Amino acid sequence: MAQAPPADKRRLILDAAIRVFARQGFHATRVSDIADEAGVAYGLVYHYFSSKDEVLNELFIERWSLLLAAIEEADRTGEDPRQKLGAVARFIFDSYRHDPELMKVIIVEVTRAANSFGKTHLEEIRRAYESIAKIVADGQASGAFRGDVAPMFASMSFYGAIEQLLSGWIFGTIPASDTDFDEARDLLVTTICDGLEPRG
Amino acid sequence: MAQAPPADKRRLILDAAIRVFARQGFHATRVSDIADEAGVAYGLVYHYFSSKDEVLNELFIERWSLLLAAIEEADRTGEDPRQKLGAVARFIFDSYRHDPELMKVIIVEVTRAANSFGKTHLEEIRRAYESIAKIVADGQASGAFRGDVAPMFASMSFYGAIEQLLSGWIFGTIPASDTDFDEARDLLVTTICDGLEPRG
DNA sequence: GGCTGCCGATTGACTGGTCAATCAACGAAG
DNA sequence: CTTCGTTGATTGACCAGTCAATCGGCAGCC
Repeated sequence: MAQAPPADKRRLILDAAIRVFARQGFHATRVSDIADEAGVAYGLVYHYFSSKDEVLNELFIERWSLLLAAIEEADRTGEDPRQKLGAVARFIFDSYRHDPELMKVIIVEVTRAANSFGKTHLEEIRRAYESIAKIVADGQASGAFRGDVAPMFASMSFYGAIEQLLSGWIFGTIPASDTDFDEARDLLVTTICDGLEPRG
Repeated sequence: MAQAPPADKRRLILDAAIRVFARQGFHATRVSDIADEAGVAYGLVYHYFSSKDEVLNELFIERWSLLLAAIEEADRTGEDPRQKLGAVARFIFDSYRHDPELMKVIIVEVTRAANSFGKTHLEEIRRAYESIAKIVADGQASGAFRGDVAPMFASMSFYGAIEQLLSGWIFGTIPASDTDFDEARDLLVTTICDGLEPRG
């Protein structure tokens, strides 16, 4: 019944899709590639998903909702804006460390593909920018950040910088090591927050 | 007819391609769309270009070499790192202002599409990052910038922030106005350079 | 236990449509 | 008559999505 985990094929297909999308990119993967990778018949993919697009949709929504939640959480529990932004960055970097293939797919095929796939999700993506902007705005209101930077600009610069670093690792532009990892995150947050401090 | 300027069909096709790629994205445009937009027969595209890919290649290389030159130029003529980075940012922002469609194509289809098309040009793209990193490294050597940030990190964060802002305008995440434009560039450079200053 | 009928899960051959690339032909200029 | 820019119909490959057929578990019944 619903209890016994009957080797959840649906999940199997999603996980296979992550691997194949990460390896070949969404456009270059055939539905049969996903099925093969999952060790499942071609048609079964269509039993669980209405289209190839929907597979990617599902992967994105699943992950992005976690990010949105993490930002809200950081905003709620952080003590100052610097700490809040640090928590946001940590979540994103950790997501990459935990499942680089999934993050690669999300970034390359959705977040940075605003022309094709990202278009469908522009709203959710913008929501993340806006939540980060809110953290910045609150920081300005409390005097922790200078007031002459539009929060949305700061937010997008912040997120853009993070994503660019991740892309650097993903595509080998930057060599990756675990030390670099935490250190990079720290430097990024420090540098940007310093830049956002009131002019002295 | 109108032979005076030899009605350069090749250029005509390239310019048409910019418009169509910007409107529909590379994958969604058929070669016939380019031909139609250029008011030219389908086959002529293949007279001037060996493939659809090559059209995009040409557009990218044409523009990216200008960027590389502009960075070198900024490095050579700028007085301090802040001014140099400002000149780099100005060139990129001005490129967008001057031909938003071309920049949209370059960013969306090449620069941020490292999985598909960008792969071919990873080397040229990296070269830009490295030139910017050199500016940062020199700034550190002269004491203008703090020394504990890897130049490549700073470079990619800087470029990533710029590209994210441009993407925001391109896709309407951020409302665009000409004032915002120069101001945004200025704030971005200021904020990041402040963040890169030696800790005081 | 053994039998039957049902239903959702699973299979993969097949179809319909799309599109990049080819190529034979045309006509204007020299 | 040759050259070459130009034309657009045709070809050939590819692939998403369909669907008819099969499998397997289980409920009810004897």
